[in-house]
Amino acid sequence: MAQKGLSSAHIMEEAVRLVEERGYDNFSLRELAARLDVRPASLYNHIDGIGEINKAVAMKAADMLNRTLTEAVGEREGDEAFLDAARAYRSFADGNPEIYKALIRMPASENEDIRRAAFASFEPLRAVIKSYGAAERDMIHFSRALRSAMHGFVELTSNGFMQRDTVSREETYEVLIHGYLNVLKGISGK
Amino acid sequence: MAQKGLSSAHIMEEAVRLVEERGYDNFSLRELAARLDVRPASLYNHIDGIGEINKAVAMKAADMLNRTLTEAVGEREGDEAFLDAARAYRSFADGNPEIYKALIRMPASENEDIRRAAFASFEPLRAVIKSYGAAERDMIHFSRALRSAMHGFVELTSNGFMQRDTVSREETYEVLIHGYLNVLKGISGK
DNA sequence: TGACAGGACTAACGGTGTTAGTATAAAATG
DNA sequence: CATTTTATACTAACACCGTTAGTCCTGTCA
Repeated sequence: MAQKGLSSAHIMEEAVRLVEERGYDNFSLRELAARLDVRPASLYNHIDGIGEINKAVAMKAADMLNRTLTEAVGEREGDEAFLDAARAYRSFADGNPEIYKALIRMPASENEDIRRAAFASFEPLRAVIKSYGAAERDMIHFSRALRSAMHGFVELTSNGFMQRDTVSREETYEVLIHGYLNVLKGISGK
Repeated sequence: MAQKGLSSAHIMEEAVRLVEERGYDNFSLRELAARLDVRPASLYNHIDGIGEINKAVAMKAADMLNRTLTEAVGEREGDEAFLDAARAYRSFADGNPEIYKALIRMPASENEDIRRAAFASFEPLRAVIKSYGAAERDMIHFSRALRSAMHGFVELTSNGFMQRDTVSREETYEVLIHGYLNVLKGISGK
């Protein structure tokens, strides 16, 4: 029994599925191995350890986010492109909460690949922002602030915060992104 | 050996210290027990399990955040109170990252105590916002958006994101909170 | 055909939270 | 004061976790 067609790519693929299914915090190498019909130790012939899997899932998340934003923007520019991309960001994070978590939790601090991928994942939205023509410094501040707000909103709501008031969270998100759109128009001289 | 003066409160106290010291993700009951000079199993005479500890740490975090914001605001109202509170929020999260993490990670979804405590922790800043006199609905949206942005900024930066551009993150945070202040003035008719 | 290398295996280590059962000291009751 | 009860510590064990060392089989290549 010395061949099962196992490969690093195949492992990562199944890992992504397992993370989303069982949750980022409940993911285990043992369960992953079981799914691949293999003993846990056998995984180590193809990967270095669980850290490599976490990184791969995070990279996959960045790629998925990038595609989501790209598709939301399409060939467009302007307000509707901006708003749709912002909605798509939230929709992606809400629809794939565990994969999204994998991206956020992965400490980019010590990992240039992740840093680059995370930066790149936001690029489609950044392009829309750029097209408004604000000064670069303002654009960077704005883009960081927007990303903060969107991520913060997504994480707080998904963790059950912001539900004490009866006011709809969907409405808050709309107000939030329209607010940012106004600011964007402001810093680019309308 | 049937008495060591152990108590639930004492356990939680040491747990808070241990979480901040070793990190939220590296915290373990066994190490906590060792610190208290007790066998792990003995903890179960005073607590239900690690979940109760996580909750207690989160509650403590909410309380600390509340005190921090209260102190930052003081008896004041207006722009400086707003800005200082927003700065204090970030400073608290940056200075106590693991305790802060405990608050955010604790799923408020299934825990009314946490939901209330988290809501209350933000109250000092909410009071400052209220004093600007905007309509309640607008105020709620604004307060949620601000909280999202502050939390998102803190978490993203602490995880090593937003460091691809050379633009200072401190400056971004200042731009961010001044931006929100402008919006706040806008919705309250200056 | 024989050697080699890759990829699977078993067994084990030290870590985690948790439970069951036991002993003992303190507190409560007669 | 003596006895019973209760509280709190203990040991031992279970089931999980990631990971490593050592082994064996099998497909490939000289």
